[in-house]
Amino acid sequence: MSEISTPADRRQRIVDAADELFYTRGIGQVGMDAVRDAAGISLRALYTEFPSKDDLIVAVLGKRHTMWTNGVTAKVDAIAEPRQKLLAVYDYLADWFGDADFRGCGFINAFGELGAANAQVAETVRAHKADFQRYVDSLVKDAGGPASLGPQLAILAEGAQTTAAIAGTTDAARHARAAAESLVAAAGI
Amino acid sequence: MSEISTPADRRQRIVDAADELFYTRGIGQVGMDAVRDAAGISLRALYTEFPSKDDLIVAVLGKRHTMWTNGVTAKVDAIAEPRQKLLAVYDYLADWFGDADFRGCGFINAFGELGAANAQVAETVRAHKADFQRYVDSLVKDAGGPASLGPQLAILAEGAQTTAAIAGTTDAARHARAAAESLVAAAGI
DNA sequence: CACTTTAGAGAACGAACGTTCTCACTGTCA
DNA sequence: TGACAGTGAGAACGTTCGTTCTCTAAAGTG
Repeated sequence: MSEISTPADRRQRIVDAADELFYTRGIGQVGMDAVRDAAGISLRALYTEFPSKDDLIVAVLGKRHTMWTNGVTAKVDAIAEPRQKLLAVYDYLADWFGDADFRGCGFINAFGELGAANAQVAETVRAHKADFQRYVDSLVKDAGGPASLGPQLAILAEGAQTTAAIAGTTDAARHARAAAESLVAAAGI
Repeated sequence: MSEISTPADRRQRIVDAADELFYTRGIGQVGMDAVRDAAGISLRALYTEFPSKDDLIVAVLGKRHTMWTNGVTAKVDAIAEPRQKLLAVYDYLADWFGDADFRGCGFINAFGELGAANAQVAETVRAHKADFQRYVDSLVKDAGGPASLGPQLAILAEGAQTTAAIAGTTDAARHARAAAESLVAAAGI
């Protein structure tokens, strides 16, 4: 019954703490000291797990990718009808936008802040968005929709995220869903 | 025929130089020294025009707002038919995405980087997006479309900007335009 | 010509930050 | 027990950055 955490636990705790700080304040506004304090570890342990802040940033984006993927997938999987699965994506967004600390897409934020200065961040963000695009494309295909529909639905999701973040309201999820319904209907599925 | 610039010229030169640096590198990655060098002035003159970096940031966003507004308006005004005016917005985006140094919407980038830390930046970004939304709403109204169409078209424009920036291609403008055509058609205008 | 004002060039300052180092302490194993 | 590896706490280091200050020379003014 030791209270000493395993290395994996510790790593996770660091990533969780850094994620919250990076997301709510912006990456550049968070020093490694703040991450240390929030994770409740020593600076030495922090640098043992992540040799540089860049490594930590990439790990945080990796966690965000997993959470996003799991969240969207869960919402979509709960629906049976292929056409409704497409719209479930926007229901996930609506839930998310309602979070008290919602501040937009962490990937878009990271890209805007560091994309030009940090190639690894830029590539991680690109990979995340490409993955989501492939996922939407697969849902469209399953629903029997045309390939052109996938990018349109993904653009709606992206736009909803930035709009909701900046406006500070959840309306964008509703509007994006309504638009998606029109596009799906227009595609004849 | 003095070569000495007027105060207004100097101010503009500073804003132009800072805008390019902020946009291409990210605001936090640009020091006041770099702005001084790029503008070809003294640090004293820089701080005389803008007492703090925050003031300069807000001025840069103001310039971006003017350029965006002028660019969109010019593209829309060149079209006569109200329904086609709605789609001209995406043609403007297509032109812009083709710029060699395109790196997404400067407002979205600034919001992601500084929105949580700098209330003035957050408010400036919000005002810019709200202004664009009102503009789109007015175009929709002129075209006889339903009020619900405005937010949908704006979300497409937002999504196209982030998608184009991250993917590094101009495809998003085409996809957003196609989606907009569907939505306009579905609205019966 | 003196005297004041202004402005350029850049050194300097103080804070913040990423990263490393020191030191004391704890547990381990011979 | 005693040498030793590992770790926490945080001081320290080197750099960057926003901002201010100094010094100097030029320009305006009586």
